[in-house]
Amino acid sequence: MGPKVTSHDVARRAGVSRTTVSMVINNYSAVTLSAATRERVLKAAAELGYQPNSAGRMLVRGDTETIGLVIGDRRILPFDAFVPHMLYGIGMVNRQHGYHVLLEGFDPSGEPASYQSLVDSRRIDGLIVLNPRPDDPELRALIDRGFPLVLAGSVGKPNEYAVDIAPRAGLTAAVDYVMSLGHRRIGTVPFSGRDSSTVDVRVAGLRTALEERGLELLESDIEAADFSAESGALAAARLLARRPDLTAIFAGNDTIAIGVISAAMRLGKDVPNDLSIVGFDDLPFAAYLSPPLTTIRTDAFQQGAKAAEMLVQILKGAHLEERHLRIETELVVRATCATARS
Amino acid sequence: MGPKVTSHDVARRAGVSRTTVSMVINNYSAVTLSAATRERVLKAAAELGYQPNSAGRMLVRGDTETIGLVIGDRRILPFDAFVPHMLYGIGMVNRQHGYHVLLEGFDPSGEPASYQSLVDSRRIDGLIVLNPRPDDPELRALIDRGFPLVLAGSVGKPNEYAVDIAPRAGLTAAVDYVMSLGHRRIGTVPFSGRDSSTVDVRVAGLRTALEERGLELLESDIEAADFSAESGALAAARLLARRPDLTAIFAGNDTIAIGVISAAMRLGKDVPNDLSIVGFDDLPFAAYLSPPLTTIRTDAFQQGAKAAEMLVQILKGAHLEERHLRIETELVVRATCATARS
DNA sequence: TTTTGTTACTAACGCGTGTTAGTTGTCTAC
DNA sequence: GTAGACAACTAACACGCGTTAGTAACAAAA
Repeated sequence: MGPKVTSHDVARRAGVSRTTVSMVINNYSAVTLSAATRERVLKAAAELGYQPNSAGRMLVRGDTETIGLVIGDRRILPFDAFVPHMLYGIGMVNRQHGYHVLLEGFDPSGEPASYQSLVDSRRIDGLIVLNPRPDDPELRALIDRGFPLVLAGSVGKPNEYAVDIAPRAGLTAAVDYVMSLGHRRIGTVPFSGRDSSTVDVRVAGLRTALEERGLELLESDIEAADFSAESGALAAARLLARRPDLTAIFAGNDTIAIGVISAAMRLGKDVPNDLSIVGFDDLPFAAYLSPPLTTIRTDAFQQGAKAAEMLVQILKGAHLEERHLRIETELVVRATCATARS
Repeated sequence: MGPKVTSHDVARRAGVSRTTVSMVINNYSAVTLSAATRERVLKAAAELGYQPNSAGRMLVRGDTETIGLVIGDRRILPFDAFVPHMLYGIGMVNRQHGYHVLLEGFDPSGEPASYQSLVDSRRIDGLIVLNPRPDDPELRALIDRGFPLVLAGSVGKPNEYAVDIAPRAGLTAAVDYVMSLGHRRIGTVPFSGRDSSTVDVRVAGLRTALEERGLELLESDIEAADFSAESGALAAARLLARRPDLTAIFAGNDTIAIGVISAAMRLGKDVPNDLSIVGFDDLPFAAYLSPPLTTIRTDAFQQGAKAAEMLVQILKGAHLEERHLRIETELVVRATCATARS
């Protein structure tokens, strides 16, 4: 490990004061410096490999150039391939704006992460929360305190900043499509219930779409999974045991859809001829499954990127007229839906 | 945003000096404090919601309680479901030891991330590098400088700390198994070439296993993909166009395997009866694909967790006798391999 | 000559913390 | 009755930085 080099070292080498070094490094404009000194300082800094100490800088400036990223339910990370896309979008945008990303939310206890200490220790300037839980009091308090915070999802507060997925367009298109194939007995395997807001919105959206077309979504039509293919398979097995008459199933996401297809096949049902399946997300692998998955497309990368951009705007002090952004959805027809048998 | 509360505020409220507050907060043992004052300070701190300012603490202590996490090739994040498992393992262990995780490696330019500024700005105490590139000079320099750094993978330096996957056991078992089914013309779709060390090790392992059993792995048997299912499908299509005689294909990972299966089916080949497929990773969804994927199991969570533990040990100043840890692999037989047709 | 202004720089403060060296008061030892 | 030990605390420094207020030199104007 090289010896740590401070602005003092640079100053000595360039034959100027530490103040001058700081001004050169930060392009301080209120004071004029000669081009010669400026160049001398830059040269000395480069030669020594000077990099301003972040702690010193944070202390005096009061910000950290870092945003926190909290994952509401930690289990979602390894099991749902959706998250990495969001991470990617968030990371890209932050990088572009010079922000670092502090990844949190791995509390082994499974408790909702404690944002408070993270915020109060002033380790981050702002926060993005993935899959926020509407009933999380700490989170709601943080929003009310006005801490710069953007939700990827929603907790239903009017003063929240949020980038959410609008499932309506995709769901109504999917319901139209499935019904046009003759299906009338339609069930769903959403992902697990009370933790997250995303769930209820999707189930509610499906229910609305069905009701608008004269169908009901009964409690017996619903069997929740968590995020994994395994849980999707188990939930589908339970659902189909109870309701063998179902001819189409909407899965909560593409990973669950894999499980649902697997369960159907184990029951001797052919997909799509005995059972039609609609996924949600359109992850990159969806087109390559067997059969290729008909699914509702969202854009996780966009959701992450927009959330990050929103947060950056807030941190810059910009006034945002729209506190809520919505990512639209659309139906992608592939091969997991077929004409309903009579 | 609440007013920031400092140790000075706590001191005033408790009627003691700031020094005393600091000592109570940090359980300083070299000086004795009365139980009464200690309690008074703790009470005051709790009432004010005091949380030590991290920048002040970093500055005086010289460490950050943060480790950096760099992803060698950023594209791997959204496309390979392997990474989130590692992230999860890394996050869990770091959390347990009180470390934060700074996620880097999103440079939009696609250039290898610049660790240097991250390290020199003293923003992190240590570093974990995912999918390191053996030809990355900056990385090699950092290792030689003795910066606390653990690779998830390897760059082949004797002084590197690394947690790597040992594909040998799994690959030899898989080759034995596939050959026992009568296959002799075996190809592979590894993931992309020169970027990462993991690749070469896997291809080399496959080659060795084949040669030990009297088979060769020719250049014409190999067609690389990147991380995605799409690229797997494209590569497999190219491979099968050139070598329609192949009866078995080893995929570089499970996601690629999905693409390979898809490509085979589009060519009218039945999996497994016309073409046998072996994946790599055994991601949670592998068992639920159609057909369920025969694959070589690794443990991404373990790899991440071990790497994090190793780094924590190094940061604690512990002497490690083993600089290299290996995650063993094993064959998981499911349904994508069948007896070779004559 | 004095005033005013401009250019090019620097001394010194404060951000909030951990720790060393030191102070004050009380209690024991001979 | 003095010396020494100990308990309980605190003043003051340093960490590395950004920035405000100020200085010195010199030119132009009065």
